[in-house]
Amino acid sequence: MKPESQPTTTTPNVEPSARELLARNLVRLRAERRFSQEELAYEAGLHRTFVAHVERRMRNISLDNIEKLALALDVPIASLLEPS
Amino acid sequence: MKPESQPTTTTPNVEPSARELLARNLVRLRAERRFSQEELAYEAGLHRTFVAHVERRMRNISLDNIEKLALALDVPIASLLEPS
DNA sequence: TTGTGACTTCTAGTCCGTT
DNA sequence: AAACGGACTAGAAGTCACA
Repeated sequence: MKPESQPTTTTPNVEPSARELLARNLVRLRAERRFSQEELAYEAGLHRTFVAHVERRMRNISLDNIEKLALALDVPIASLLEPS
Repeated sequence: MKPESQPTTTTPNVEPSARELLARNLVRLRAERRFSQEELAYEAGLHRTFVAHVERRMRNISLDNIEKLALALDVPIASLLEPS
């Protein structure tokens, strides 16, 4: 059948981009907590549209603001950048 | 009872600040690889003085540049923000 | 409720140095 | 090799109107 070329046996190590990782974790964790973007933004002390931009990978967020999001979601900072 | 007199000074502290974590990991990994600040900066495509500032927690680095440093040091992005 | 483009303000990041 | 400073430019922060 051969559906498509698979990433064969040993190729784990191409990590998605940092923005991608952050975006996915943000969306996932926010959903788990049943927060709207607005609620998360409020908890983090950020603007709603800024969070939306980050979740869409349109913005290059800084470390201080990543930290605010981690605190708002009550997770370690590093976990926001781990592959899910 | 007198619990103990802790240095109540600063950090709200479940975890060191994000800048602190990044700085420590940067210094440690750079030392392990025997890189100078200039060499690391060059590998990451950043400026020497900027890396120095980040290692001293004086600058709020952006995610894209954290990613560049992770690539230069050949570690996962998240590992730069993990407690050592 | 969320996505997006555009805009202004302010700082991240560079580049020239000296200590 | 690293800390530190000044002056500059690129780009993140923050906000808005509207889809």
